[in-house]
Amino acid sequence: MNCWLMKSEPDSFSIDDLQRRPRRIEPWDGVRNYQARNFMRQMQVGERAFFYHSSCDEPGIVGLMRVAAPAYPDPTQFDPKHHHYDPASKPQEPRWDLVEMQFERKLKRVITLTELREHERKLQGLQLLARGNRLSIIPVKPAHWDYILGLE
DNA sequence: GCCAACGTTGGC
DNA sequence: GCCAACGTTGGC
Repeated sequence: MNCWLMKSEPDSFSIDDLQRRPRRIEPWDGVRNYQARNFMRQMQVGERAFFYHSSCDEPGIVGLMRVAAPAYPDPTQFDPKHHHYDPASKPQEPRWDLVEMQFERKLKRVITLTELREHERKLQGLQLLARGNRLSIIPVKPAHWDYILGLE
C-alpha cells in the first residue's frame, strides 16, 4: 500500500468542502501536470492520502482521505467552458485523468509546513520539503506517513 | 534537440 | 504582491 499527499487551495476546495460532499467523495479533477497524473494512475482504491492546504494562511496537512475510485479520464478536459479545458486532448485519447477521493477524517490540528520542516531529518526524502517543490500529488513513504501522524 | 519566452505554483 | 523554481511551448 502506497501513501500519498494531495494539495488543494482551501479557497477553491477545502477539507470541509470534501466532508460536505455526497458520500464525502470528490472527483479530484483539474490536475494538469504529467508527473501528478502518473502518480494518480498508480493509486489504488483504499490507499490513503494526506489532504494538504496550499497557498493559504497556514499551509499544512489538515486531514486524511482514501482513494475511492481509480484513475479515469477527467471530463473537464473536454469542456470548452471549463477553466481546465485542454483543446489538445482528444476523447479517443484522453490526456488527463482523475481519481475519486473520500473523506476519512480531519486531523485534530493542522500539521503545518513549518512544523514539518522542523522534522526535516526524520523526513529525509519527503518531496513536499524538497526545494522548489510544486507537484500537487506526491507519494509518501509509509515510514514518513507514520511519523507525520505521530506528530498529531 | 536546444533554448528563450512564457505561464503556473506556492511560500513568504 | 513578489519572486524563485519549475514545466511547457514553439521557433529554429
